[in-house]
Amino acid sequence: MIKCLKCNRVEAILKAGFLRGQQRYYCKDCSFHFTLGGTLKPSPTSRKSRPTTIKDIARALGVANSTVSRALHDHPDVNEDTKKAIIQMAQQMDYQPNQVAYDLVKSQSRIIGMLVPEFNHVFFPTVIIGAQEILTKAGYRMIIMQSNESYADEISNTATLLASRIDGLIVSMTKETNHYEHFKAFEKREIPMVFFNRYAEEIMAQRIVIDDYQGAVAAVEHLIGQGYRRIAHMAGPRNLTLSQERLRGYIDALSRNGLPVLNELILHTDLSDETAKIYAQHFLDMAEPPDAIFAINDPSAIQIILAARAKGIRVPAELGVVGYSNDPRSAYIEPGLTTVAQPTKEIGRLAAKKILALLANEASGPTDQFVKLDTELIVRASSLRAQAPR
Amino acid sequence: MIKCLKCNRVEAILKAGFLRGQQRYYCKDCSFHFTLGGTLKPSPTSRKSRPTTIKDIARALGVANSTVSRALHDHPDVNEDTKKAIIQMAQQMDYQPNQVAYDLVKSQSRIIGMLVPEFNHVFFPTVIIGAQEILTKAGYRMIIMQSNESYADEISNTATLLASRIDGLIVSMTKETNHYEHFKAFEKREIPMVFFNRYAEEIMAQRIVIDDYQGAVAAVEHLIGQGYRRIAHMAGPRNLTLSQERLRGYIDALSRNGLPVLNELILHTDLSDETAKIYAQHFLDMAEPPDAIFAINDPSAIQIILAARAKGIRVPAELGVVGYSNDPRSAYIEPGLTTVAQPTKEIGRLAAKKILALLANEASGPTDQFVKLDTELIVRASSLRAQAPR
DNA sequence: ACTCGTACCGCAAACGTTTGTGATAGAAAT
DNA sequence: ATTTCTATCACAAACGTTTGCGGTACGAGT
Repeated sequence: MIKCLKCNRVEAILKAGFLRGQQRYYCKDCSFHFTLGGTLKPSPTSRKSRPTTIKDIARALGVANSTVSRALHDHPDVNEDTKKAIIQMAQQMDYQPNQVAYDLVKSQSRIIGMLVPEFNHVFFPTVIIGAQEILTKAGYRMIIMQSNESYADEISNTATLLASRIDGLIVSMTKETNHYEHFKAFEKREIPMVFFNRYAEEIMAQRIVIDDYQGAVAAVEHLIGQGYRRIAHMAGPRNLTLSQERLRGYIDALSRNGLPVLNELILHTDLSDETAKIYAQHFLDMAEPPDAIFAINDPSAIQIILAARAKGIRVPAELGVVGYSNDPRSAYIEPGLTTVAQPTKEIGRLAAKKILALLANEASGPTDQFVKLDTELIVRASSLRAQAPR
Repeated sequence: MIKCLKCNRVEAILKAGFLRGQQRYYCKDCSFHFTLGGTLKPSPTSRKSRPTTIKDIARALGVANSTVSRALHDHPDVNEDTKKAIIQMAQQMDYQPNQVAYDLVKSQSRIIGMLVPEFNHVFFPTVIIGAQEILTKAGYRMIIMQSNESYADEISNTATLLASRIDGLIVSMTKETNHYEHFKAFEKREIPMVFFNRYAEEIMAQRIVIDDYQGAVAAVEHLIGQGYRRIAHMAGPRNLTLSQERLRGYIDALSRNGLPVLNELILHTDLSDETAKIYAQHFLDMAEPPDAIFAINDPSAIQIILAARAKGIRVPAELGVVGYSNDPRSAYIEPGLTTVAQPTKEIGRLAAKKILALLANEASGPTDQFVKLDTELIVRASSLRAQAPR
């Protein structure tokens, strides 16, 4: 509630820049400029110790800024003695280079943006670790943002990253994302992008994906090998490529082995635990229930196991369960969950390396390469009917 | 291997700045400046579309930079019509403000640094989520770095953050960290710091900690209430305050209930799974083994349960186990692990709020406040001897 | 006709770097 | 003695903003 000092109204008060650190206001009604707090600050006593700059060093030694800059970069055009003096003075004055100024003149940031849907599970943090491992070694910093699986958040985050003048972007899209204009802005600026796991066909960019098809085939064929015949699939959201690929692997594995593909045994979840639980119960309540379920991810698979346990259905004897993504919980639940492990950290490393490569030689052939990483089936008790007591 | 174009030697070649984008070299032997690649680049054809600036808009409309800047900030000193024209032109030219330039003139960054020991477990990512929730809402970005529990990495990371001119720092120290000079640099620059979980007494900063003492007391008294009498403690590294506090809680809970504190029942781990496993076996192999173990964290507690299972020792009938930190696995292991839950996300939120508060009013009393957050004991099967079959 | 207030806009400095080019001196070469 | 070279440094522009202040033009008041 700011009142105009002239007309005492509060309606039409606008901020109008700063005057010596004081917020300046402007009343639209009476057209009056003013600042709050009466007198201006008389240069505050708590003089925040300004970090020393190159100019300070130059002034202290009576040389030019350029000489200092060159000396600190070990440029040959400066005398060894003055170089020594400058470096010593820099240490003495506790000089820290201002990255912001450097970035401005270089019109770069040495920052790589990383945009992921969420932080809650293990997958994305692990990818981040892998990327950070490579990028920090190469002298890059990272700004990590999460879109909370929200399209709107993704838009605002990309805007922030664009304003931050990031040098590259590593991104996994929201499950809501259907339009890609916000990514085209990076394309236009020729900012290298690497998509992982979830990607847009429309965007020219590097793509790193897990071979979801192969992983799904391996999972389902494992179930078939264990003697399961009526295998259901708790699939993921339709718009995600990974869902489509895993579904395709499920279908192909079935038909390749002479088993029918039944629509009633395929349900698409939104990846939430609640829906997974409801769908699990639906499967188990069917007149002719499945004898195995291949789930889109481990959290869903865990919900299935819990639902089965609640109903007194024995896993794996009466119901085989296979998950996806090797959640750390999957090793500790009873029974241990068979799952498809993804080379998570490797994704991050690879994405970082690709970004660095793109940054190094800008004119490197087609920029929309496609890399598929193999998965590994980790077999635990939840799918081992062969050895389990009937 | 760069050869001097004059004397053909390779020994004394130094880099000497750039000439029109070409790396320029300098031979110390023959004192010769040269560039590689013969002719200079004739202004590359792949003209990278430079992002449009305020100047571009100004030139396009024949107004001054300042007018554009003011118009985009809705400053009252610019006519509504020109304001409209400028905003429209900005959209048309796809203008994105350059955050780097803004930061330079404001001598700020609107970046909060976050430095955590690791990313692997759930704790730190969850804290980050909480902090990000608050900070992004306030228009701040975050640079997140991990020190990998390495003191050397912590040093280099703080240097990077300092050069990045972060406005504030949220940090949890390495378990190796014993010297704090690298944090004093922030103190000197008056960059607000918030330590969480692990902190340094020597540094003037806000501190947010879990009330580890209270959590430990609750855990151990719960065990005593369940009839356990010979309660061991798998403690953490000695230099961490949280280890000391939990140990203190363990000791006080014992003596307050008239139970002896036995040194042989206290072992300090380094928080690794391997050590936890070894120590767990040591406890169980004792001539007079403990009937309960209070572990410094859930991963260690899980190792204890696994070791007991391997030895055929029944939990909780023969051995009670309580962990700390409510790892997601703890709910899924058999038996469910009793644990002390920490308000993880709340730590992040609180840290972010404190940073913002410090940023808002710089002269806010003592800057080394201390906040303790309460824990919550989550009781699961691993400690319920009362109801369990003997 | 004169002053005065004001709406509007431009000028220019500043933030802290980097870097091409110009300037100076002394030394070496002619 | 004159030229040429070169080691060493300073000058100044540039990166893209923000912002205090000076200026113009126009309307209102005297």
